[in-house]
Amino acid sequence: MPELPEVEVVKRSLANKVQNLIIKEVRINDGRLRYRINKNEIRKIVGLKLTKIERRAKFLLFFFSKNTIMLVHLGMTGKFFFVNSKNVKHKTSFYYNINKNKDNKHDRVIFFLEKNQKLIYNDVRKFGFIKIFNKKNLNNNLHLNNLGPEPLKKNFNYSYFEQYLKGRKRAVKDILMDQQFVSGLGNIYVNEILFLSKIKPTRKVEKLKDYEIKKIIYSTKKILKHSIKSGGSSIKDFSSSNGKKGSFQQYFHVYGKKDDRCSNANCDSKIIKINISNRSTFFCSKCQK
DNA sequence: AGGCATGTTACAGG
DNA sequence: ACCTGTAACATGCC
Repeated sequence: MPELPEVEVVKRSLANKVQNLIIKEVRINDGRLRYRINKNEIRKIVGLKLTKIERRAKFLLFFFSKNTIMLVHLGMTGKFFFVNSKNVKHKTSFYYNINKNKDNKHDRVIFFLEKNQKLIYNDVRKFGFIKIFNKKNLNNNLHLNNLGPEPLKKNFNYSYFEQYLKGRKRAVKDILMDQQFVSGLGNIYVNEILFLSKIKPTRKVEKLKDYEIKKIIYSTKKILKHSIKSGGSSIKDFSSSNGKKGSFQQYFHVYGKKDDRCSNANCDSKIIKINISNRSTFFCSKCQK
């Protein structure tokens, strides 16, 4: 999925396009997403005004009038297209876009807006979901309830980190991927964060030194900010796109770099790939201890 | 043909 | 009740 930076970029690019527009109609081409979309449920937003879009972790929250909220998770391959009145399509994220013709095939839900504009939810693998809630029910929500702090906020800090690790023996990579510990990180960014922190992903959290914890926090914030500035990462997409394209993938040091030489000067080691909790894990065994 | 892919959650076992 | 690991979901690329 899009991780935090990509979801943030999607949010920002959508915000100025669809803000304050009224939903005219919703068409479901294929509602069999992670959760089957209930037609009556989603039609609740027809006639409502979209007032605001927010991001929490990797979730997008669309706020409508009448205290109605649409919660969207992009899963692994979810993306939005905005189609303007001249029928020009703008991508808002960049995953698994093989070519423009094939893209249409995976348009799962279409939101018709004012002035002949459209917002399209496209999702190849259908791991994403769309749910409608009333604001009242949102503070007791399965998806949002147990999320850890936002990594870019001040409450993701040394004392929180150090406190959370007490009595836990999991690998540091596993902990950073855990949305209950810190929310919004995924496999790509955690690999990159640990490389920048010079910490081996298999290290048990109970053995992390104080300065290493601080280094992880610093690296996390630095990498996420840099990626958001770069428009996020675009991988597996080498075709041109109408919208802006993220470029942070050019700054990857380890993710997907198996057998490449370590990018640190004076290091002649190769990047190794292993598995941690069933996810591909890349690191330099010389630079990361 | 088989392995792999930016994720979450339900479930089983300790 | 908490912690941890595994399987499952769907589709396409290499």
